[in-house]
Amino acid sequence: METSPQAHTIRLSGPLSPRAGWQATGCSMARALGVVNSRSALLILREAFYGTTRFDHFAQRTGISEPVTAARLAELVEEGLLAREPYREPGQRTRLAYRLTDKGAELFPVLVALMEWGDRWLAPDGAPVVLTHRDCGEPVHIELRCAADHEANLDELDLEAGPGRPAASA
Amino acid sequence: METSPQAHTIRLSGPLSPRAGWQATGCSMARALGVVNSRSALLILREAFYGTTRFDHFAQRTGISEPVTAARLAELVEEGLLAREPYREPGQRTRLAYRLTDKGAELFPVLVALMEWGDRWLAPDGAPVVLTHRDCGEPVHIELRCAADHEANLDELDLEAGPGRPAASA
DNA sequence: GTGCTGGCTTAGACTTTCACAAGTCAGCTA
DNA sequence: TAGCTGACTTGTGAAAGTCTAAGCCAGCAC
Repeated sequence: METSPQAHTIRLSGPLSPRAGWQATGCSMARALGVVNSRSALLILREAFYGTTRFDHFAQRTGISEPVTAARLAELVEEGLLAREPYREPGQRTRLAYRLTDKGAELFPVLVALMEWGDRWLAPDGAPVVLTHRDCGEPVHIELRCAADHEANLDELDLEAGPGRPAASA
Repeated sequence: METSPQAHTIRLSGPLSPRAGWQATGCSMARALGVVNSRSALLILREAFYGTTRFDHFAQRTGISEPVTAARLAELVEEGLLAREPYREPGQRTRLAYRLTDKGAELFPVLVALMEWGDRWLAPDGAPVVLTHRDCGEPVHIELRCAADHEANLDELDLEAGPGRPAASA
């Protein structure tokens, strides 16, 4: 019946309880996966955060083949995560750079969360690279916080209906 | 040459600068993507956080077909993200429940980060569901913080070599 | 002009991910 | 013993993601 609270789950409250009573149509996570569902897309975004802007560097540094790199860059531009920007170095012809837009840059927490999990569970020798806070030099990690600035653990969370919840999903 | 600092990138420091000088072999994010690279895996994990434990509920609530659900559940068990647990309700035969392990549960920030990004950029009517902190009722969001407890923005971050960095990657 | 280089595109093949439809199997109920 | 149900499995086929290898094109250098 799944009515008793369980470890590692969030509590469903209000119209969302019980889980059997609604469909997760329009789930934002599912939508986000529609945009960045492939390994290649996330690796290209990683490189963009590392400052890479050129086609062949993306391909080389991610280890992704050129056709896939081209297709992925085009998709990411079309979805507004990257923007093409012409530039010209002296003595060179005009070229296109790919830069993160605000929309793309805000995916950073997703990448950091994946990296952190990989560091913890898949990197027996420790993290290959670490993020630090420039001002204080301390390592950076990802956290759940509420608007009242409390750190929030998984077992302290409720899931509630939001403003965008489809009305028909009884 | 990519030597000047740019918007929406992190600063590479020490042996990691310039980017051209090293390979991202063993990247924890890439490793994590090796475990949860598919849409179906993440949707199944979402349901597990919502308290779902039974095969047919996973299939119904994620909208994933039964063959794929079966394959994905088996993979997630093999990778140690879910654990099978026999249970028996009165008058029923013994069945298997799927529950999140610690390893699986620690992927929660990844899902929340994806959800938050989807809410912001792909949900014009607002978030369909919201996470709140049970004690205070305030909405919960994901944040980057350093060990000294400062909130850290993308442009305040350095990327440094970590203990698990492969020595040969000059 | 001829060649070189960066930034792609095309062709062909293989693998993975998915859906739909149907079949299997164990054990409880009647 | 005959059916029902939950939990899968099998078969088929389409779509997506990936690779290697090769080709194309624009514009500077010569």
